[in-house]
Amino acid sequence: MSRRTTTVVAAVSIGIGFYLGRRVSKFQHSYSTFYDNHVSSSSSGSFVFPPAHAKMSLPAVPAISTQPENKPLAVNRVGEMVKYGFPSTDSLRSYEDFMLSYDRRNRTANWVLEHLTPEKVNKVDGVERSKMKFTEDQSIHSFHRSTNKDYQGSGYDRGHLAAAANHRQSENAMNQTFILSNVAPQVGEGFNRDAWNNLEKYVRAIARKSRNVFVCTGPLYLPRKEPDGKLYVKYEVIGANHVSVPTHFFKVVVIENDKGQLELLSFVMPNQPLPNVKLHHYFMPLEMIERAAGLNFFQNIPKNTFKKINMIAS
DNA sequence: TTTTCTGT
Repeated sequence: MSRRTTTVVAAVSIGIGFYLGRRVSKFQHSYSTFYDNHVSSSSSGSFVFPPAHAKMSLPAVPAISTQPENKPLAVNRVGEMVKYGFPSTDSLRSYEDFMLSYDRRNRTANWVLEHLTPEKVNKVDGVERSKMKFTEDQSIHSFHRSTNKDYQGSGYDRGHLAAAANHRQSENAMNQTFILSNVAPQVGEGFNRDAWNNLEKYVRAIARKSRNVFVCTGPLYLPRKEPDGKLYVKYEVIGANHVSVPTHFFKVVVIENDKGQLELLSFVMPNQPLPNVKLHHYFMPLEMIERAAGLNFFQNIPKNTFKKINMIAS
């Protein structure tokens, strides 16, 4: 490499570093902005969450058995997974070891829900990721389904929502995480293969030392302020089926610890290359995620029963 | 280790 090339590479690297640092601080800014009940600040370009001034009143949640279109879900894990409530009830799909709500317009999930135990995240001989292939979800109408071709050459990874390594107890369970309904376009380097992967590994580490862990994961499409001062939701779509590229992803984790107490962790990460910072930088109050996503998580748990909320275990 | 893509 010539000296000139080296200089250019160094300059670009510094530029990227500065850019990333700025992106994170902007994200943090939108967090505090929201806290102060100001939807938008003077800084244009920040992603914002919906305002918190609307008074919160929870609608009555019908018991699952009274849902009109509810049929007995012939999957043994479903009862366990929905013990604390569905985030929403549209286009539900249940698989051997996770369930999801599908978003036909965006060609990806609204959310996926997993129940983890120490056994489920332990390695089992013969269950290997390398044998698995991403497949279309045949249960979704082809108009609303994403395909491998949509992702090909897009520059985005096929990022699992329910992670493959969370479902190691059978080949079928892991295989089902490769169904494209459980996948969303994620930035590869710096996100899916790095910061987001670190979050998934952290959740598995918690699962290994807890009685039960419930994880809900999904995409967000957050508005940001454009130069005209108005808020717009802007996101890329990829492939012939226009699969939406989320601006952010959330992960909500309910932990039943070894003493049987409940703890809550809730994260939001921007779908961008992220610097190597501690996970607690991505804590987001649950209510902000609920408003932005149009979901309500774990409604059967009164919020005051959590022993810890967004505290990283030491 | 786990997350993937691209080019062979």
